[in-house]
Amino acid sequence: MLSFVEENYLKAIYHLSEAGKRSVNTNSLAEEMKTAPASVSDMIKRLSEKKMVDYQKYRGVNVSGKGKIKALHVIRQHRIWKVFLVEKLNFQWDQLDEVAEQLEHIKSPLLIQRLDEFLGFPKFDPHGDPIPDENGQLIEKRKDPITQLPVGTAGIVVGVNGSSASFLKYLDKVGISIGTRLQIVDRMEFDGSVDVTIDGKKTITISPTVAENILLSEA
Amino acid sequence: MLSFVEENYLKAIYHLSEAGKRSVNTNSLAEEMKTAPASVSDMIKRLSEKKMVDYQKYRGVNVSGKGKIKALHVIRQHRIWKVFLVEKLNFQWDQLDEVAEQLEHIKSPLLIQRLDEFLGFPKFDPHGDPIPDENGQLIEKRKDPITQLPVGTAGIVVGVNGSSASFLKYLDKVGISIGTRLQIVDRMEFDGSVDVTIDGKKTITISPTVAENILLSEA
DNA sequence: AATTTTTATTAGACTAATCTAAATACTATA
DNA sequence: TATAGTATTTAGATTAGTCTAATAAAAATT
Repeated sequence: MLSFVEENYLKAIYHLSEAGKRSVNTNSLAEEMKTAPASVSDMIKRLSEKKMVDYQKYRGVNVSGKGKIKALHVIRQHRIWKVFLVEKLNFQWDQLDEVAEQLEHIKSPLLIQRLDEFLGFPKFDPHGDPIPDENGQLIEKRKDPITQLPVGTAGIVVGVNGSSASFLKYLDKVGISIGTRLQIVDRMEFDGSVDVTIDGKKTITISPTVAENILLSEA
Repeated sequence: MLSFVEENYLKAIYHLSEAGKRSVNTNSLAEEMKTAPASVSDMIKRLSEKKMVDYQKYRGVNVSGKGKIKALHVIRQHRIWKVFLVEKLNFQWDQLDEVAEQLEHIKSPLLIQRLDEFLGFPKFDPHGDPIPDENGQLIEKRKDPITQLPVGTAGIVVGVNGSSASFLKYLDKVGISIGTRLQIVDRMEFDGSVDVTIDGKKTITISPTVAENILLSEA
């Protein structure tokens, strides 16, 4: 049985390694966990003894097979709770993570199974990130930033890059959220600004920075 | 900010003192917390420094004003989560406590406020225990065990004493739960067994022990 | 009232998770 | 390739929460 803290380290290692592809160095993990590099070394040693990570001194760390499953398990719970918070309790995007980071550590397979069922077995969380299944399988969905799609393309907003509170608030204000249908109607040559029609109703202009951070699925 | 463990001690002290009426001795608290008496002494000292309990060496301990509010806060969250688990996720009575004891410690006023609203501001949990309001106010409801009510009385099941898994399972099996309407139709002189009609449909005989542990409200 | 029994507290040690400061290994550059 | 610089690990200390064993206080019993 892992502690909350160990689960959080595992999740951070998994994320920073881009789903286990590369190995993570101590300093970036320390920054992510808001802790001292020395603490990271200590913790990695413990996780290594528990066979949750692959680790060689001075060589960085990565999740092991067991560790990856555990990490995906926590991520699954995190994302399912987010769906609940948004769909049932009307949480705003910027209020989600603080609470979901507590709820994700509740240990009860029955709870998460029933919650999943109650929510209709969602496949994506409110930020458009896919929800791993009970076995840790991830169904990746193609997602492209608006900047990389040609004029004329229509799609559903399935996610955003980054999650700064101010960005999420901006999206809320202009009426863009997960599930919103957008059509790219024009792109200015000079700066890359894009005109998009929101749900077929109003058309607004978004900056290239915003366009880069809104992900559309090819629907 | 109190830790999970501190919150659990506070809750236990509150319960054992019968809502702050008498003071609690170290051994019973140790038993309740499944820990050594020495650990209890240590913890009480800490809680006392934080002004959450009133404590004099060798004289027992009790919740302070601050501590009582904190305890009721945790109890409120516990009971609201139980309502959620039963009403939305179809949990059985005997699966409730393990999960609710984790969920009760989630720190988010917004979460519990929204959850309360989502559930329609319930006043009682699935065991019939009253839910304190945000200020820690408890609306106590008269509850009498079946053994203490005369033949002919009808009422709603609003609670049960004790919560052994086997007892709760028995109740489930015979079709008794919170909200069930019972009428006392007969009481055997020789052993105190009671015949009760369940929701006006079938009549069953229950043992005096069972009768003593089912609480009816005078509805 | 003195003594025994019970109950409660302290003393000292242990683990998990953290820290700062010091030491060590790796990397890059001259 | 020697050295300067950066990244990482170890050493040693700290805090929360726990334990066992020893001590002290209170309660009960003779």
